[in-house]
Amino acid sequence: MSSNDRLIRKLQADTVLGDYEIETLARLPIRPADLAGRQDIVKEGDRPSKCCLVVEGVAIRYKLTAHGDRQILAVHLPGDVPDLQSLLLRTLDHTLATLSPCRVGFIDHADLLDAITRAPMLGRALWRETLIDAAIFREWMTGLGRRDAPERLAHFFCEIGTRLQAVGLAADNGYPLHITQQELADAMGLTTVHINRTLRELREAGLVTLSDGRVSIPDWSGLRARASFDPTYLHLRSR
Amino acid sequence: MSSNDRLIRKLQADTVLGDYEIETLARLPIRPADLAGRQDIVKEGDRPSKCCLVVEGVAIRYKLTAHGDRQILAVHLPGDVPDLQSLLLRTLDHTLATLSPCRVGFIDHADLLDAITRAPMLGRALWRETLIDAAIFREWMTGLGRRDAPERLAHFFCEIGTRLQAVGLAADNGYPLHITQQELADAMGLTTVHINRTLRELREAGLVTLSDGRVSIPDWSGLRARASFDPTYLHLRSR
DNA sequence: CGCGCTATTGAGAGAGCTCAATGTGCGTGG
DNA sequence: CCACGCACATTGAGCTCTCTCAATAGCGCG
Repeated sequence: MSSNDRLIRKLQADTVLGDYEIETLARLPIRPADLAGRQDIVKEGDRPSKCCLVVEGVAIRYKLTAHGDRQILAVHLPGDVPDLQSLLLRTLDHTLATLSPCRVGFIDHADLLDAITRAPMLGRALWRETLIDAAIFREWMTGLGRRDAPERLAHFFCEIGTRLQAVGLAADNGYPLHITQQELADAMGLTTVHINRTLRELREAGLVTLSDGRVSIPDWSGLRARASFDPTYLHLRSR
Repeated sequence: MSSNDRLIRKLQADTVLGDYEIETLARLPIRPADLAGRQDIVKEGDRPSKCCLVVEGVAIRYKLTAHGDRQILAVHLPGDVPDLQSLLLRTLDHTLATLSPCRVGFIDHADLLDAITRAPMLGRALWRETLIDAAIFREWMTGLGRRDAPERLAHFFCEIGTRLQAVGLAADNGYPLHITQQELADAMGLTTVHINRTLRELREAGLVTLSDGRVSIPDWSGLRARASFDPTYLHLRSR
């Protein structure tokens, strides 16, 4: 699938696009690049002049505290534009990095601004993407503040599965996800050791298994129940 | 200060506005209303047809978990439009409520959409507001996941002070904030009891005092240091 | 074949939680 | 004007979830 098609497909998971907007997107210049895993793309403090579309693979955004602890803020799947906000916010307040090896596409701010000037409804669709991004932050905040480790982790696996399904990249019984327990810990606000034990707990309960870069979900409804997962916050078009 | 002026002033704290955008904002129909404290304005699941501008007072947004715990997601000060996202996201994924008694201004989605159609740069300024909103969420996530209670609380007091200063509502030595320890606990992802003890710790260290609805900061630089506070994420125009 | 990264497990420690009692200020009804 | 109820703040004591420290094991790669 081309970079442009990946973006079109993702936007269509969230919003109804008109022919003109689709056409504009199809013509948008996107420069492809292949990146290794665990590698920073743009760093906190940078002032990028382009956005980065995830075409294949998984990207993350994170912050470091003054004490050197890391908090992973978001996980980005194919079709996402993790740093879309850099279009209007000059300096980056966090770092964007690859998790797995990624194929990405760079889109110049100038081209994107030009596109949304010519197709204002496309601008709204992109604005909407950033609003969904924020909705996901809110859900994560709720988890970080008020959910215990098993629920938080179960919720995470539900969310990623649901988002992958929305772009056609998840099977019914699981999905690929090359994430280490250290990274899971940094995303959940926990430690590796505790992630390990919590993962075991969920596995022994027959809800999820993470191994060899694959999340297996033998019991979706059990997992959803364990997480009290309600996908409304993802603001997907169907479901 | 009128509702429109309050909004203009806030947007100018974040973005340079042109005369035409200011003019458009000044003409925007805003219906004022006075609301009591601790009262929901719009609830999770609602599909509002208007946005709510905070003119005076403090508003919050929160979510409830399946177990009935509350997480406060954001604190909104005069000039903020806490539910601006409802312009593009049909159903609300959280609740908006007053904290203190508030004067608010309701702006119909139709009027706002009309304004940003006529003044696309105003649309970008509003988009930018929602992006800053998201940047604050990211900072809070970092705190919830990776900062201990004293640092998290100190960071909160720094943020609110800085944001109030940006709209000219804070003195050098503190600011008014009618928030209970229960609400602070729900914002910090902690319990009331622990907030109480942490507040005492910060008070005894001579950094902040919260009493009678007022935050007193005898030692700003000490507080900032305790919190490792860096205001970059607020994306304010000056500073 | 040895280093480095990741996963796993045990044991002890601690930050933050729960439960519960007490204090304090304020508004309301008698 | 006083008594009472109620919301909020404060403090103690014990508990638990999660952390820290540390050791072991598996695996890929130079």
